[in-house]
Amino acid sequence: MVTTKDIAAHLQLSVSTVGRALANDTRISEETKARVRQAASELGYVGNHAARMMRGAPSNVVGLVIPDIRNSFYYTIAHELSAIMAGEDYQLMLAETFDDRLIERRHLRELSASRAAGVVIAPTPNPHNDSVGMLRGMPHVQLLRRHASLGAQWFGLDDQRALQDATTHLLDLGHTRIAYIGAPADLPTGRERLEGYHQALRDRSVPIRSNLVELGPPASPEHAREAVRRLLNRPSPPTAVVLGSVLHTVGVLDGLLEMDVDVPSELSVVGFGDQSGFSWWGPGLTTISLPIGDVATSCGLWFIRRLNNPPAGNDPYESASVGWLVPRGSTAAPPAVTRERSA
Amino acid sequence: MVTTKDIAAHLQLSVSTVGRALANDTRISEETKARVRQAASELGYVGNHAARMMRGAPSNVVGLVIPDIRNSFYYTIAHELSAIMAGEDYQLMLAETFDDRLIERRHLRELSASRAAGVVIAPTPNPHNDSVGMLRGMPHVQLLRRHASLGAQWFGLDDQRALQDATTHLLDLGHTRIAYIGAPADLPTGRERLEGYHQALRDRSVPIRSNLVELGPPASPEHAREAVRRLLNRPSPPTAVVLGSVLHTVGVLDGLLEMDVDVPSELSVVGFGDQSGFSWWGPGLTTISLPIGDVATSCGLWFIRRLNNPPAGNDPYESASVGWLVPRGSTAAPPAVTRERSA
DNA sequence: CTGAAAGCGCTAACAA
DNA sequence: TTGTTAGCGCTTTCAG
Repeated sequence: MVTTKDIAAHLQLSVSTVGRALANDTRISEETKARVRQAASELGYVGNHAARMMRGAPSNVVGLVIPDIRNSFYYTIAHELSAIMAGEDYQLMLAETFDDRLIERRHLRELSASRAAGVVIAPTPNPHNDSVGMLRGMPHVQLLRRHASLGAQWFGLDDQRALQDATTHLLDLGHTRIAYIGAPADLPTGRERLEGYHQALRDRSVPIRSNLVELGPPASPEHAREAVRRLLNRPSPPTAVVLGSVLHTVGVLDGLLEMDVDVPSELSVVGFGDQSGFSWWGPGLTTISLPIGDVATSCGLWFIRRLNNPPAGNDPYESASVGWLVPRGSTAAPPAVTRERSA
Repeated sequence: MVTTKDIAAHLQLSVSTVGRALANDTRISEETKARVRQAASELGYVGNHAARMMRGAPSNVVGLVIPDIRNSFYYTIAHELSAIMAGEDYQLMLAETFDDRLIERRHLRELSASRAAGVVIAPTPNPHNDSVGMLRGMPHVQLLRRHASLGAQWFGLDDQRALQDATTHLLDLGHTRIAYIGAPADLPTGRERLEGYHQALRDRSVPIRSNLVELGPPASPEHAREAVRRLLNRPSPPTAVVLGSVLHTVGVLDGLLEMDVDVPSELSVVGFGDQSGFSWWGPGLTTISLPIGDVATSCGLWFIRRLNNPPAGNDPYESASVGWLVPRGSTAAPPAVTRERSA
């Protein structure tokens, strides 16, 4: 690897002159600058980040710590952040946790060891204590998911409201036996969404039946596929189901197709999030569309600004974006029989 | 930030002893090691990568340079690589190019400056000369797309065969007016796929009509949506269309739904790649399923091994994985009228 | 078993 | 306008 020293030797100059020329220092003559630049490009010189960092130069690496990049939420986020970062000369380090706190810790160690400028994180359900400690040492912001222990800077969704709106839509259509498939309550977002579902039912004085609630790992479409099967095999099955995670939505859609369930006449469905393909499914999936791209963009811009001029304090900042219902064909009034029974 | 010096001061030891203790050097007494480790953990010491690299330690960063992470091909790749890398203590640096060679060059500069251990790249149509130069200085492997100038290490698909099989499937059903929507031939994969389409037609002595071919940017579903509209508005429209890129497939599916085309009775469709949602579309999309995950895994494993024990030479290595046709409902024999006309 | 010192590539303070 | 020198945090001789 060619260094400033090599260029200096090549040009019979001192390393400092070369360094200054490359940094475009005013004290260096235009002529020397030209010669240095020429030599640098000829020899294929590329500055050494590690060395610069040792001199106190700020890192330009931002870590993105997420559960799984294959989830449409997260690849959308990765894309938006990557675009913003690139524009500001930051690099994105991708770190998938698969919701394993030990993997999460390993990634944070790595980021800490490379003195990353900052970290954008969608934390695992229960981050390790070490992780909390390391994040204290790095500027960071939470995305979608949040944990009180990880600080008060967060960009995400109004999860409660999303599920509340979804459930209310079904109530408005006359459903009362509404099932919920989503993430468990140990996940902050899982708790919020479940609460939204409950709140909507309470608001209409519809009894909450715990046997209509199926919770499972948010990264597992399989769980949702089995869950919907179980629900429909119950003695008194639900007339509608509302979903609380993208991958669960995918699983349910696959499951319903497999079981040949007629939607919406046999069952109404409201999905979570909107991604390519949801509109193609059966009669079109009614779903809560969520502005993930916008959340990521706001988060990225806010974070960059913070990195570029670090604030004195560490003021809390929270932003919850709201989704909206996209009505398509998968929801309708419940079948008459059931309506009578529940009446 | 706490350094080995801090630990040394804290423990009244020399930096070298601390360094050795942390490196688990045999010459250090177990007792001292314990004390050092204790102090390190108490003070929250995290080793400094930059400093280590200056001492010649190898980087553990691998760059992943791809057009757009939102493409299912690329997020699948990112996921597989990330999983493999994490297991081997490498970190993945995500770099999106949007098929812009200047952005690509910037990313490679960055990776070069941070002395990345290696680069996995799906190059832009026409990489900059600087990019070629920088890649020469870093271990690298090409993924999916390939460019002779970037070396002879490549993992990808048998693109020609994929399109040949897709087209042949339609020919077998009796179609002769088969349109193709795909990427332009300046993209290596685009050329291969177009060639596969041509080859299939030639094999059956079906004339190649250039007005049934619509080429456009592979990252643009919009292009494909418009392209299929144009094709169907032709005086003698095609009876079938075969796609040459995932995003074009998405665009065409949206377009056909919008135009309310009856598939397969009015038009047969063969997609490219298989992703969540393709099976939901209309009668189910017949498509060429491609083992992207496997390609990425092989590539990752091969590359890691190469990074861990660098080979003397730079032997060429190429691997082309083959896809397979997944027949679903979107393909059938052409309507009788057209069959007569073309006979 | 432990310490002192040098040096990786770069920048910045200090000289000239 | 250019050169000399020191030092960032760490590992690694070379000495004790």
